[in-house]
Amino acid sequence: MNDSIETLKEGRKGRQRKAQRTGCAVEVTLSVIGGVWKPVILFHLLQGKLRFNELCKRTSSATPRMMTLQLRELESDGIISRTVYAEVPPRVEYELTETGRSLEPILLTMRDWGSRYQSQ
Amino acid sequence: MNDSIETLKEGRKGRQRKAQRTGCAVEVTLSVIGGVWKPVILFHLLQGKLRFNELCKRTSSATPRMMTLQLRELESDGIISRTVYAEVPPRVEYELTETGRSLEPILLTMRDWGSRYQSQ
DNA sequence: CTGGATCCTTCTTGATACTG
DNA sequence: CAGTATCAAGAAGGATCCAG
Repeated sequence: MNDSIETLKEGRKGRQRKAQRTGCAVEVTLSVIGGVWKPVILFHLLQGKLRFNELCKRTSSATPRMMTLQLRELESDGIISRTVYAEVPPRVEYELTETGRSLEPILLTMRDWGSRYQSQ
Repeated sequence: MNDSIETLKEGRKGRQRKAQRTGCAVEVTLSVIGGVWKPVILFHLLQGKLRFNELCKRTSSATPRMMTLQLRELESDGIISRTVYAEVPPRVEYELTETGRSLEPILLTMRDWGSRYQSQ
């Protein structure tokens, strides 16, 4: 009927695909923030820019490897920006872009729903 | 720092865990609707009850196996209800529960964001 | 500190065939 | 129709070591 899930799955790593001849825009959103890590990362970035290690700690102690992979994808989707400071020791800060901040309603709604669900 | 992602991951199949001593309720939500299939399934169910095969077709031609797995998890989380009609041929209908319908804001916001993102 | 590169194990998913 | 069972392939994730 459509190939949007294929697009979606490839989107989780094989980026750059457009297709989406589906009518279900939900799948588009999932292709960008889908997965278990990204929404959490983005949620923490709502508070402001954060450094790499800080993000690792806040995201349930994600391993550097996973964090790097997720951040790269988010960056290539234009959701976050990456700023490298030429210092010693190195410092890299991640920040939401304009597009990234537009996800705020989704993330906040998810947080609120989670709170309510948790307390039954 | 916390084990919420562990909880979250187990939540994707090993259900029944509470823990969540994190402050990030987003992870709670993700433990329920996380993954690539569930939000799409739920989105389609917003329109009303649907039969098994109908759901398969609408969710990017998901295989029966995947659909069964996802539906079972959603059911055990109290998000959807499953009604079996004693007929020939068999008919099973899935429907959002009260809790499930409370996800509507999230799903609609995701759809809207996807539309906007798609058109840049 | 911020990752890149590998290796290796586990989980997830698809394909296929079969049943009530 | 609405699943279930099984097998095999592939992807995802953890651990570890190394580098600018």
